[in-house]
Amino acid sequence: MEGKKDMLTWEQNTLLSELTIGLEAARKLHAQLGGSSSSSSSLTSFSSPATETSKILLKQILSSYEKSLAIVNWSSSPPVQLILKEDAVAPVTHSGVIPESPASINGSPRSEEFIDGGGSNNTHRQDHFFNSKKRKMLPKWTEKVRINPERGLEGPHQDDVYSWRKYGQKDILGAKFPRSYYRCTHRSTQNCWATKQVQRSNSDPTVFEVTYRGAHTCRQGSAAPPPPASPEKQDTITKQPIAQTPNELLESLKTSLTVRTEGLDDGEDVFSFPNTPPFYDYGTTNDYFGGLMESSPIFDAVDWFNPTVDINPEFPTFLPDSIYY
DNA sequence: TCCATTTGACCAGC
DNA sequence: GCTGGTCAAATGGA
Repeated sequence: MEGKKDMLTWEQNTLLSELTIGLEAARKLHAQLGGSSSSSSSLTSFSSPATETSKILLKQILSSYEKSLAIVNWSSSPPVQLILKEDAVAPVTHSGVIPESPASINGSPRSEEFIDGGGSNNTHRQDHFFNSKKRKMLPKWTEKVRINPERGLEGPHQDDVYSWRKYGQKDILGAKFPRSYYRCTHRSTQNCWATKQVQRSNSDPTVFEVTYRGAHTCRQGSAAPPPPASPEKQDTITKQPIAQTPNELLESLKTSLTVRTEGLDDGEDVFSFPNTPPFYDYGTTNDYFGGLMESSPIFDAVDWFNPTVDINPEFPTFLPDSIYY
């Protein structure tokens, strides 16, 4: 552990330290607020006092910190032992800590990925790599998102500011609803291999389990240049490495990780990562959902997760629920 | 024309 | 052989 940490750059060490400090502080604050660690409680109770808002925001802060740490850990070569500890203060709603950490696959999976590419932009070679079981070694976490007819999407959803493209849908054994598969729109242009799966819960059709796999290496969000009108025409440009090294990812994280906690009580101060400013326009989709919920209880709300829907920079209407690795 | 979605087929792991 | 995950051709919308 120490040895590994010594091999990190100063920036990585500093970032890890800062993230850890922030995480611990948030956890302590969460504990002082008497934060609940039960995901079900957060799903089923929606009281609205300011303290509840604070708890909710804190949960979101915690989950964001932990995911950021997970990303840093994953992008580190060699990876750092994740600092998250389930027994450290109040656990949020995790069920584990990245069991599929790439720590077991010769350090950086991505280094192997791109070495394997041999400098070629051949998608099939990369596909070949990622078709292997090593693809499963990418960091994975799951978020539960609840759709409330009145309040819209609830649950951590900050990752979905990214552009996703649906590439498959499949009926899963024992699941009432099909699972949808999404990959990053910029896979071909920016070698971003992040994917996500959306599975509607059997027990509660208003709950969706969104499983993310792999960290985004593409440039999206505020710091990102506008996507090319035609990816094909951008081939020569996108061959340049774009935030693919751990350092670049760390740099990106450093610029994006800003937490404002003052004024939590009034509920107006927004916690956000500037890199992930927009959120879905739940106001619009609420109506859509509400109407469908009343008319058809079995509408395919998975499509509702299509990130191509309008986004709204306003405060998100969702509430953090659970993230588990 | 470009891009996203759909959907049947294919492949790897178990 | 079954299942989950992905590919890629077909299709449709902007």
